[in-house]
Amino acid sequence: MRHQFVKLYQGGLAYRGERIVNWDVAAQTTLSELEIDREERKGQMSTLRYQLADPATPASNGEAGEILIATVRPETIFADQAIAVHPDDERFRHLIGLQARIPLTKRLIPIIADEAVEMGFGVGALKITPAHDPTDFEIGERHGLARPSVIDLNGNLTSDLVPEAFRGLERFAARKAVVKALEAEGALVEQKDHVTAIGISERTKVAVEPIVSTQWFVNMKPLAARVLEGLDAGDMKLLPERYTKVNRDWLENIRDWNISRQLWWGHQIPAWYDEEGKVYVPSLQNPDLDCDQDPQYAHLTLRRDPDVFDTWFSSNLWPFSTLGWPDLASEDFQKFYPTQVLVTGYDILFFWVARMQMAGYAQTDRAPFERIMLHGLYLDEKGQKMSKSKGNGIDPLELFGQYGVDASRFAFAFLSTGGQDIKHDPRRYEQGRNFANKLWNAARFATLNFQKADEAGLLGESGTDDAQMVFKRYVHHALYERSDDPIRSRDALAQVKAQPELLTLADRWIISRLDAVTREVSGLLDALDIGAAIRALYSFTWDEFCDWYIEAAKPALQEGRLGTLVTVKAVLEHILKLLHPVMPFVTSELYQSLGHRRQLAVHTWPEGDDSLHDDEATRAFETLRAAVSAARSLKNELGLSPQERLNIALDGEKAGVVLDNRAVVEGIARVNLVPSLEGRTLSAVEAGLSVLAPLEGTVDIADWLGKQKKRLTELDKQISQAQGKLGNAGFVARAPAEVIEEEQRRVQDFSAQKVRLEAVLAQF
RNA sequence: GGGCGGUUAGCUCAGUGGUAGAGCAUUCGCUUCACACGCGAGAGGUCGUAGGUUCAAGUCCUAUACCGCCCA
Repeated sequence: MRHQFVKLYQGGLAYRGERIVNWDVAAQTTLSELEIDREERKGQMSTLRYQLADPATPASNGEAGEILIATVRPETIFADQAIAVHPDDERFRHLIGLQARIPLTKRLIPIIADEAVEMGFGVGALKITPAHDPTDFEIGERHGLARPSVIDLNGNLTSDLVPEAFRGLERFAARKAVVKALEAEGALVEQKDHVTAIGISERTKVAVEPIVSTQWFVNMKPLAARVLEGLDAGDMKLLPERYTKVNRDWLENIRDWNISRQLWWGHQIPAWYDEEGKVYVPSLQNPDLDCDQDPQYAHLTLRRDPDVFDTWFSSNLWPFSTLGWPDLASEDFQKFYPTQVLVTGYDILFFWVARMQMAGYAQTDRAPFERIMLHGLYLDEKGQKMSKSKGNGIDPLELFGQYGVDASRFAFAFLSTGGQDIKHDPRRYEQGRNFANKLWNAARFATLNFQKADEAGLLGESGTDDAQMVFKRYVHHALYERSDDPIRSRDALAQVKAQPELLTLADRWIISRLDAVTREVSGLLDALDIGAAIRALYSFTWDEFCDWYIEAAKPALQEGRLGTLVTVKAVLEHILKLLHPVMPFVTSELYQSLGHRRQLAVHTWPEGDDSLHDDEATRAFETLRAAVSAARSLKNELGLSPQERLNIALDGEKAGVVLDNRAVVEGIARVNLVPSLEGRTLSAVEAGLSVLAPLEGTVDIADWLGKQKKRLTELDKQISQAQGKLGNAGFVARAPAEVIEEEQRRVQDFSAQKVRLEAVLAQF
């Protein structure tokens, strides 16, 4: 911080000067623009009558010999230095350069013209009080006006300019007293309600008082310009991209930064003053040497500035002060700077991010980071910002206690999308908790099956010539804690995939899906889309791995099939690795329970492997899923309980695939596949497949027929829609070939379904 | 005044120009040998409104209404 300040000061970018600053009368300190909230408050706008020096002057916005001005702060009239009008305002043109008298004290002030005056505001003319308003301060600077103050640091009226009756009055009490006096004198023309945006101290909630004071500032324009160049050059990318404009706009309209604070805590400013008030700051060569210890100043009596730095003046050093700066040759700095990604909420884009950008270039001549990911704010259940004063905060520790840390992390991640704010929703934590539980139970299922296989002697190590020994060891490893894996799960997958005779269709399917999901998740994380990544993992783990794969694997596991044991272990371990960043605790625990001692966090991240791809298995398994769903649906229709077995028959061109894997379908859906059925049948019609069931049990035929007719209408609609597209010359000419083929496929598929459905309905 | 985001199922929200999705809630069935924090089968949206672009729009463009945020 010292180095930063010295470098800025010696480079002419930090300076001490008299400026208008925001004063917090409660905290007794200055505030930066960012520490102030704007609030709309009801107040009064007063129109005041100022007498012109020459009573014969023609009328402008009032009677002859007077000018009316509008103000929301009548108590500051004693510090007035001018009346300002817009140079183009016809009403006042003849008054520019003349003089008017402040009411009550009758002091003369000039009438000036300045573009900053809004012609439409109030009565067109404003009193200019440079010491008590930032805009007035600027106008005063342009016109060389003095800036006497009439309000002290406690917010009370003070100064010889103020009539004795008002001296010492608190600013808001003074306002009332002055208005009363103005009214008595006939200087108050009118007072009407007016809503003004006023500055409120974020911390003390007190109205900020603009005062003129000598403070330390940083000249921001050159620093901001360097960042803008960097943004142009693409040194830093913001995510979401729309914040780039916000970032730029702020930098382009930046004002000098008041960095000195009158607080007891904080880093004291390394500046000293001699008895004449001259400033001494350490040299660039030896920034750590206090000036009052510096032999070259031994002849002087130096006093250190009691003020401290604004807290962000240290925070902005974070990207490099953590890496060895100011030693730019340090190992950490060389290796890690610029950092790859900064993750933070968009609400501190100006406070922190922009200042790190400026400090980065100023101190290291480089951008501090490559990517800036701005996430949304976590809001309460009603969508309001959490704040101490509102008392609507949510204690994360309570949530952790209630749902678990992993469940909470899951909730944050699942809800995060593109920098959108997040509304608190306990249901998302329940979802996370349930998911952790699901994962736990899936792992338990796996371990139980490994144990069963071991007990059945399937994992025995006798016969070292066994070509499958490596797979046996791989599964066996899950049952005992060892320091290293005999084989990594990614290698196990690749090797077992190379021996298709070991695998079932379900195994090949889940391995192929795992590969696709691994790539998808890696890509999403690279793009910093954590929400999409966790959503993909959630649905893969629950809907595909647990609901379909584990169920489909049960028959093979009953048989003690080695390839399936390997697949279960390897896929589960992969899932644990992919989930680990979001749910570190449960995944670590489960990973260790599978025989690993090494921390999951230090494992390599799973990568895609083309050899795991299996489109044929994917398509075939989709057919099995359709068959199972259709069979279950029929059982529901027939009012059968899940454990009652139903005889079903198949129809359609994909029936063969189902028959090849009949154990899976019969096991999951609890049905018996029979070659054909006697008598009338119900059917569930799917793409390429119909599942037929005998008409028995408690089925409501009318209800079923109604549904099927609706389905038939739906099929007709789909067919005619697709045919309509194919009959459209524009579509055929311009749509991509895949899309056209897809429509053709749909026509065929729906037509085939229609034929099969009609055949079944013909029985009734 | 300027800028940004949002508006999709009852609720909270995803959605990449090509057949609208999730969790919860809801209806029906199930203690099926990992899990009732569970399993299965359902029901439920003309994607704020009005135009436009396109073979094709929840998605792109314009306007507009409402909600919210930032800056002045």
